[in-house]
Amino acid sequence: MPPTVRRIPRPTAQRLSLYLREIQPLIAQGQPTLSSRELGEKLGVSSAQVRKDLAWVVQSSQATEAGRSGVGYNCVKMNESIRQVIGAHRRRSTVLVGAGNIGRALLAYGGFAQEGFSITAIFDSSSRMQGKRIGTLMVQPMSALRKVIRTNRVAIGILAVPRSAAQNVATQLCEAGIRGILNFAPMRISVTPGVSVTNIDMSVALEQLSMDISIHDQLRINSEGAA
Amino acid sequence: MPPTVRRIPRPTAQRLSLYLREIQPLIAQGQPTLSSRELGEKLGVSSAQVRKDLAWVVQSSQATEAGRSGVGYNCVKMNESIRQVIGAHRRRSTVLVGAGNIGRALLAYGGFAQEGFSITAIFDSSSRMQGKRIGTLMVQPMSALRKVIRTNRVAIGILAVPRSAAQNVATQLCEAGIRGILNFAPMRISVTPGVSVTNIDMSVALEQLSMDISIHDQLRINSEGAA
DNA sequence: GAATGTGAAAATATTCACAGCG
DNA sequence: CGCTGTGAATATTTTCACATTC
Repeated sequence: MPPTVRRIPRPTAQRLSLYLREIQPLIAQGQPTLSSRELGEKLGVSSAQVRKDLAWVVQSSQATEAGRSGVGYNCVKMNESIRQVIGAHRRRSTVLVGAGNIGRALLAYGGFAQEGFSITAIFDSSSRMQGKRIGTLMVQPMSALRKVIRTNRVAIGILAVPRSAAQNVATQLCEAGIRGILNFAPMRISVTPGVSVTNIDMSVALEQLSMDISIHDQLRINSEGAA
Repeated sequence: MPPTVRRIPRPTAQRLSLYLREIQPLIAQGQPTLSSRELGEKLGVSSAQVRKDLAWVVQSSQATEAGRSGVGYNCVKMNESIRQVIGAHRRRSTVLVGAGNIGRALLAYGGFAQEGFSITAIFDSSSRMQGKRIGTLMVQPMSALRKVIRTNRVAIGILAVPRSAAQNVATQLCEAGIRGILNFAPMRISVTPGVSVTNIDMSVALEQLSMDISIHDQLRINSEGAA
C-alpha cells in the first residue's frame, strides 16, 4: 500500500491561486526565476510557507523539476505545475445563471478567460432578460439549462440569483450533471454528493472586516492603557 | 496581569456571521431557543464546534447569560451578543468607490442595511458617472472622498474599481482615515498600518472550486481503481 | 553566498467525551 | 433525559532551523 497520499491542505490551495497571479506578469516581462522569499514578500507569506506550498505542487503535479538551490523557482515551470494542480491547465467551461449585476460584473471582469475558464452560456428566469445580448452571449431561458450543460459537458455553474431562487437553481444544476457551483447567493445551498460548492458571501466578508476593525480598536485601547 | 486574553480564532469569526444569518429568521418567526446541534446541522458544523464558538462569543461580549443546559441558546440574546462581537451592534457607515456592476450589485443586494451597515456615499472617477443617481445616492467625484470620510467618520471603504486603479484609491482611503477596506479588485493592496483589509477575489474562488473538482475526480478514480 | 527542501517543534483548530445543570 | 460547557486528545497548519545543492 502506498504511504497514504495526503490531500493538499486547503490553506495551501488558496494561496496557490495568489502565487499564480504574481508569477504570470513576471513571465510576461521575461523574468526567468523567482525565489520563495521574493514571492512571499509580495503576498505577506513567509518564505518557508511558500516552499512548503510549492513542495505540494511538485508532488501533486509530478513535475520533473522543482526549484533550484541558490537560484529559485523557474517561473514558467511553476506556472504550469500550479495550473495543473488547480485543474486550470485545460479550459473549464462554465455557465452563468442570473444576468443581474453580479453576473454582468463577472462577464465584465473577464480575467477568467485568461485563467482558463470560459463562460459558455447565460441563463435567466426573467423573460425580460431572455434574448438580450450581454457581451457576445445571448441570455437563454432556464428551460435550456439542462441540455446546454449536458451537451457541452459544462463543469461549473455560477449561481448569481437572488437568495429566494438559489436552492431551486442549485438543484437544477445538480440534476443536469454539473461538477461544481460558485455560489454568490447569501445562503448555504445543498447539493448532490460529489458536487463541490464554493461560496462568495459579501455579508460574511463585510462582517469579517467589521470584526477585524473592532479587534484593532481593542488592541489600540489596550496598548494605550498599558503604555 | 490577566491570563493573556486570547484573540478570537479566525475560523470562528467567519462562522459567527453564518450563525447570525441562521438565527435571524428564527427570531422573526418567534422561535425562543436553538440548540448547538440544530444550528450545526443547518450549516454542516459539528455541535461541539458551535458550542466552542459560542463560548468565545459569551466571553468576548461579556454577556450575562449564555446557553441553558437541556434547552439551548436564547436566540435573541445570541443574536445580540454575536452582533456585539462582530461590531455590528451599532451601525457602521461605509462608502462605495466604483459605480460599476459590482458596486451596483452591492447596492441592489441591500441586505447590508439589515445587518447594520449603511452606504453613505458613492464615488467614481469617471465624469460620465458623476452626478448620476443610483438608488437614493448621487455619484460623487473622487475629489470629495476625503471630506466625506472625515466628516462622517466613515469606517469602511468598499473598493470596487478595476485592478489598475485599486492601489491608488486604497491609498486615498487610508489617507482619509478609513478603518477598513473591502477589496474586490483582484490584487493585494497595501495599506497604512492599522487599516484592516478583507479581499473578495472571484478568480481565487473559481480556482479553488476547480481544484476541489479535480480532487473529487481523483478520489473517484482512486476508489474505482481500489474497488 | 543564496536558495531549496524538509524533518522537528510550535501554534492553531477541531473533535471527543463526559461532568453537571435545568 | 437533553443539552451546555470544557478539559483533554487529536488533527492540521505554520514556523524554525539546518543539511544540502547550485
